Amino acid sequence: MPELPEVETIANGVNARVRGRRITAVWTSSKPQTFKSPETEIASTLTGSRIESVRRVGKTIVMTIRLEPTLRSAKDGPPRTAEFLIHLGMTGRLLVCTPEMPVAPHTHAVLTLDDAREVRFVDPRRFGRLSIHHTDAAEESAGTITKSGRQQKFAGYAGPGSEPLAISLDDFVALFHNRRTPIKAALLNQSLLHGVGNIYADEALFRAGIRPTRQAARISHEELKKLRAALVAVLKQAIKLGGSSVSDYVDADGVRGFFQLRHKVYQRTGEPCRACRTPIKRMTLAGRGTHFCPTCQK
DNA sequence: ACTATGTCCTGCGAGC
DNA sequence: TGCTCGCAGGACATAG
Repeated sequence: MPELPEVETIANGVNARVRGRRITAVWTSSKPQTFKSPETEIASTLTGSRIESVRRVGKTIVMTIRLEPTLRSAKDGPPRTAEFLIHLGMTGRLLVCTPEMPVAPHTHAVLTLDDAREVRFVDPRRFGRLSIHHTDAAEESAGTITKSGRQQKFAGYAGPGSEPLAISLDDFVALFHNRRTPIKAALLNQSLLHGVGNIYADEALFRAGIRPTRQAARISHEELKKLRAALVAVLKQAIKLGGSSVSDYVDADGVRGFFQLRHKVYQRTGEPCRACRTPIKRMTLAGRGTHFCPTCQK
């Protein structure tokens, strides 16, 4: 399932391949749940626009596009850009293809580029979502929340959470203050941290030596320090290896990642712990399969 | 304000 | 061998 490292890999790959290209045509399937914005809006906004950049925010791929001049409204200042948001859900793929490549089943959107290549969104399980985010001043300022007296800013689509690769230790520790939920559930909560999913939550907790069931508020400062370091390390290493291909994840060129070979607990139920040989245990926590070493994780 | 649980969706693998 | 059935999970809705 695409989490931060997988989404980062895909966004970087797509960016390198299509940045600067113009979108000449847009096709969408008619699977309504895939489209958070109306299909007609997505098609009309993207058609004729130029791709400025593709990047990752949390688990979302953000394609910034410069709008076709004819679509700009003359009166209240031209909206220069918009953002095409692609959330891959469980099984979503974003592929840069040449036109002769066969169109995969469950293809829900195809953006044709001015050099005839295509950006295709494929998603068998349809947990993915496509939408247009209009970047106007009103929405920029709307992303303000008050939390324990402090104000925090965030982009309208990004939500209130922090990027795990950018957050300071103090802010990281503060996320779990007074939180009675299990630490793993807190790690998965996107309004606390962006981009951590089931694989990297399990892997980071193993590397930090912390049981996934421990109540977040009861984890010591020292352990949280270890957890942050473990999370950063595991995410960075996974990005370096092109992500984890556990179900059907592939990058923008359809190439699999390699981090699954480095998993220490995820989907290793019954196999010996790489540190102490104790069989890895599996349980359900927060509705998710959860893997841990009963010896190494306290 | 938090927290927990159900729902969506299809492919795949376990089990008979 | 061929079939059925349960499981996989990110985000959101809803309930407590």
